[in-house]
Amino acid sequence: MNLSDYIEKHIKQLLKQDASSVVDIQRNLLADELGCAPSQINYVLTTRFSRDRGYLIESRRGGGGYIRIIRLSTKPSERVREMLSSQRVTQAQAMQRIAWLEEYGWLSKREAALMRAAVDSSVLKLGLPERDIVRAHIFRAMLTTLIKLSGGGESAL
Amino acid sequence: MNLSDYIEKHIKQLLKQDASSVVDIQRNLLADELGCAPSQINYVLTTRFSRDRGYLIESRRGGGGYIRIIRLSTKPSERVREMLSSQRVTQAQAMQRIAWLEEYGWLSKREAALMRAAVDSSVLKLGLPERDIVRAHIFRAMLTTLIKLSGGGESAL
DNA sequence: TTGCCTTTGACCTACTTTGACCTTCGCGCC
DNA sequence: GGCGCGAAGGTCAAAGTAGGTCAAAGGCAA
Repeated sequence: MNLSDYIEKHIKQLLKQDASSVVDIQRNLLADELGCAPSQINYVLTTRFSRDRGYLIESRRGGGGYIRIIRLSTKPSERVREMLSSQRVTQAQAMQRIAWLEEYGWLSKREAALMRAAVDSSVLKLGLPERDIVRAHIFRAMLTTLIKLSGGGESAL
Repeated sequence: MNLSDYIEKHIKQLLKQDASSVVDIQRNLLADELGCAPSQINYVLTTRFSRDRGYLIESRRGGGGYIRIIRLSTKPSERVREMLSSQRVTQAQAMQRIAWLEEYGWLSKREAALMRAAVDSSVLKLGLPERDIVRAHIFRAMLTTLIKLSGGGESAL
């Protein structure tokens, strides 16, 4: 077993010990403990604890910094995973997706309206293809947030 | 938790104890109590008790000097108008504004999280000053949307 | 051999903490 | 009243802490 696999196992162990499926680690400390380069932790996090594997990562720099690993109780549905992977999103696509999310009860009316506002072309005053790329980023970030917030629940987004 | 977070908590505690939402502190005394450099108090005040978060700071030097922390009461319309007029918005400003809106009950936790996601610098992968301009557009669009939706209600945002 | 995954290290960005030096104010003394 | 001193608070830059990124090098299997 290579280092990355070992680190993965270690983190999963920590997650198992925690009832809330949230674990905070200190990157340099952990790297030291496991005898690897700090950036290796990032590598493991991006390859093994990605969004579409059902994990979310948050972090903070500076004094008192940390990396927080959150395990979602359910993996996102096929449709959502598809949405998460788009590199570009047109205005029309975004509107369809928001409508879908709203229809299935993942978004309240207000939340849907907020999302529409954030990805509207008249708001994102940028040229193409930049606009569709930024829209994709915004949409993904918002969707990820929804997933995280409903992560405590059971029914899969 | 780092020192700054602790000081923030401490001050909020003091504010909670005071019905009028005003607290006077003595910088050196507090610094001594909390075991930190006096200027650290200023750091916390500027980063956590800014105007964008709904606080006002007054102070006086010399003998009998003090720092007064005032939590602004709900008089949203004016501040919201102010927010709507910004041509540029930094990440820090946006976060503070969202915190304020949430604290005063204009945003649910989910809505606040969605807004944060949409204006995050790591999401808006653009250079400056473009990033702050786009953020201002997005923020304004979302806020405008909220206002429209609560337009039917009574307590106007 | 070639391509993919892993590992490392140099350099970057963000947030915090501290200390040296500055300004303002009240007070007592002439 | 003017002066000077000590008591506060203000500012700012430097140092400290911690995580992020990226490209190059390494290793292994098809």
